[in-house]
Amino acid sequence: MFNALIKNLKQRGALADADIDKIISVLKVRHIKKKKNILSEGEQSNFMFFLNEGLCRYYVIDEKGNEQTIELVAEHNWFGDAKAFLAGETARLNIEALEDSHIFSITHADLNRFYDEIPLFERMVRKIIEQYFIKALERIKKVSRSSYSAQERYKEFLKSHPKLVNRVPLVYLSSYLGIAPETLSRLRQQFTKTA
Amino acid sequence: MFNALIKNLKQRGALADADIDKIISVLKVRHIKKKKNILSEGEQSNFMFFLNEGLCRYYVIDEKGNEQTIELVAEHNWFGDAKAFLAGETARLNIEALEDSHIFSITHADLNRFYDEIPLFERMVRKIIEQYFIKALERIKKVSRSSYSAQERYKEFLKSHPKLVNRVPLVYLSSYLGIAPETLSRLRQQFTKTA
DNA sequence: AAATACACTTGATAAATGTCAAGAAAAAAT
DNA sequence: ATTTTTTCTTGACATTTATCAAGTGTATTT
Repeated sequence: MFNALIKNLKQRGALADADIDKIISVLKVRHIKKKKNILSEGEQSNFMFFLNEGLCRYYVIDEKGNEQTIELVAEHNWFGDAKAFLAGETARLNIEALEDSHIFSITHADLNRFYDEIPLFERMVRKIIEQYFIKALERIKKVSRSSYSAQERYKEFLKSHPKLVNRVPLVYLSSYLGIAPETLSRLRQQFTKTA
Repeated sequence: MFNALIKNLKQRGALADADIDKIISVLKVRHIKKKKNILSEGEQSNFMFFLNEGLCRYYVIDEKGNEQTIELVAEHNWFGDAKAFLAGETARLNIEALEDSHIFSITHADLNRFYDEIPLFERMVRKIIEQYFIKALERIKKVSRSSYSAQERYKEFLKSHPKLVNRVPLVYLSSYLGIAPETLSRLRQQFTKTA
């Protein structure tokens, strides 16, 4: 059940097996049905999640009442409302399963306890955060080029997430790319013609 | 000379004065003239910087040869090409001083040494990275709403960076916001009329 | 299998913003 | 102080993309 996570942890740092067992023992397991929220705005959110299986999206609801998809997360990634988690605030975003999903969660309290008890764990987490930070910076690099056309943004997504393109429903992908669903539909048509 | 940085470090964690001295003793000080690059694409970049005084921007050059401003950094912030720094790669972005600037730099080697020698320092850096990560996520939240109009993006910037609006030249600000300089100019005109 | 709901496509039109070009204002250099 | 350079503004026009509306196709439910 925890194979993917264990592999993930072992790749990232030289934790003792006993420490890994310790960490895994505190995890809560949840199954989320497609279209259900894993986390909703306003909820207390003192945990981070590991997506063992499935696919999900982050979204916020803007002033006009529209859902804006701001992030897509595929299996074997950590996710959650990092800001709410770290600041002890309630969630400012919603996380919805786009496929039936299988997740593990760890609380803030447990995480802090492990920082004290397992120094190598704190180092590992620091490195994990560094990597996620870099990912975020890369995303900014791309999105901030919003002078880029809709086509260029879609192409870029195709290149960097080839496997997600067909898993993420068009409405959410268009929202993620910041374009109208109709526009994305037309772009796709163009592409299949050319290719 | 290091007052701002010392204050910054003390706010972030309970480091011993001796440790702070140790950290400061390895810093290199540089003065950068306005319009000069602090870091250029392709350069080795095994240091991070603390901006003691001044203002700078990150930019990349796209396929069309246009500069795209992707980040703005004001004084008393850490900055650098985090990806290149952490992965030991050469820089993929340029950092230019928009005002005469005054910076300190720390090498990757020194940082890693301090992680081992000063456990509280590693914890502090973890927290700093967490904060910068959250900042990056908030930026994504905003920019990914690029379905938002140019006006809305400018308003948002006004609200979140009121002090920068008049320090950053229009061309760079427009590039940062992902809109044409002419469009930004017209937006400003509208705003001054209304207000 | 039929009915219903949901997701995507297509067309017509409008609105927003980019592009090009020229001129005004401000800043920097002499 | 004058000249030169740089930055910003303004106008006209083209292009992209959003919006609205209707229809088609695909899943899901009964």
